[in-house]
Amino acid sequence: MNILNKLFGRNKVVVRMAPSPTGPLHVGTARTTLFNYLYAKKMSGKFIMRIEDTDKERSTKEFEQNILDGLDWLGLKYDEFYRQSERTDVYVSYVRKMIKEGTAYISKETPKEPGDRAEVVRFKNPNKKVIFEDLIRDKVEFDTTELGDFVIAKSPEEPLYHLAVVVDDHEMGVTHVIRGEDHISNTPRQILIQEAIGAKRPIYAHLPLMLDADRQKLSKRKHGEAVSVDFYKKSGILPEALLNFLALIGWNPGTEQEVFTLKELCEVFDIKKVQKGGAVFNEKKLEWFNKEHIKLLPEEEQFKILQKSIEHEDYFSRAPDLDITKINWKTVPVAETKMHLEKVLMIIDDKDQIMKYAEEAGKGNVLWPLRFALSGKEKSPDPFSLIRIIGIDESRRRVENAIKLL
RNA sequence: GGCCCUAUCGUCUAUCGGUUAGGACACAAGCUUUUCAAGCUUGGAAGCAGGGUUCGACUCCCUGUAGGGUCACCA
Repeated sequence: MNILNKLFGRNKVVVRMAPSPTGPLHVGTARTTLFNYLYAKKMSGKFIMRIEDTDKERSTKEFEQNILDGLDWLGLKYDEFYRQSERTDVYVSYVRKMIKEGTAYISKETPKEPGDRAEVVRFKNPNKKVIFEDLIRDKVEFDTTELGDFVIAKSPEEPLYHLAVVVDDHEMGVTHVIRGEDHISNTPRQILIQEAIGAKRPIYAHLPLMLDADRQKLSKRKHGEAVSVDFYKKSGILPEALLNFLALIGWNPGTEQEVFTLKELCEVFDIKKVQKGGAVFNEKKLEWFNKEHIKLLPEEEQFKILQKSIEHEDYFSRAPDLDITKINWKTVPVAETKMHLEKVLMIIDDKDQIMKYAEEAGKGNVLWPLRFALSGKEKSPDPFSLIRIIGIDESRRRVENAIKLL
């Protein structure tokens, strides 16, 4: 029975992500997309991308592209793609049908704001209790009476969010709606519309929200750039690190493993383990995930990242943190350190020779002052990476300078 | 304010009635003759409050409190 259903695709999980292109890709949108993606992969289901651009005033092609590019950068691939602005005919037919059947009606209005219509399409609210099962929160109950006859279309040709969502989810065979908790109060409305058009109710899962340090919803208004995926991309965060971080905020596998690749996440993901309460977005932890993921990269890739980050923060233009003469070499006299640097200066363009010399003279005695002479920092990348990044000439100049100071 | 959701270290979390309440990030201290923005060791740090239920509650129930979300002719 179950196998038959699977064979005919009737039991197949279908999820969807429905971003609205009214701004650049938000980290919250990225996280919701990730959870949908993980659930689809885990269940061998289908993942639909649907651009919700019914609001012509606020939606732009640029934002749509930004969202799609960001998701592509993260490696979150979808199986099907739709754009609501291209599906108006479908919605119109449903609105007409609803009006005809009496589940919706054209209502005369007194416009309250500029742009308001004198006539809109309202849903005929049956005023009942709606109880739905949520994968994350169990039973949720609403009395829809207080919703009134809400507006579902500005006119039969201009559908609004709730109508479009329900029609699309129905027509596209969406089985699971995984979205942010901010949509939880939209759910009863949408269930009412489903019942009016005879659509099957999908299974809901409302994800906890990501909060800022003040425990407020992460908003663009308050945090600007820092809520966009682009911001982290520009800051040198690896896509896999962002994904890993986003997955582990509000969810965990129940084991003590924290570092995961996307592929690994797909395997261990369990929506039942998603947290109920909102969680604070912790940049420090993101940076830690980034470090962990950098370690997983081939050496050459790691070097490129190092190089980029050093150039990015203008590392060498800042004053040295420490004076080389202030280093306490404990057992190594200054004169000896000076001698090591002078020796290294002659072979500075030959890593193997420096290594050979360092091994003879004691790695720490040679490499530590060399690294310090090059960076001027108490903590820095290793000397060979530094030489590669700043070049032989600049390295020579820095070592000469250090010798002079000693 | 109405409705809805939530409640373990500063933060992310484990625990599914019996634990010295575990881990990670961050922080502090220490170690390291050392390719150190690293690593290692150690440390401080938590069950919102009050009632039940129970031999026994962080865990189940109720109330309170706190926080959040949402209340468009946006999505």
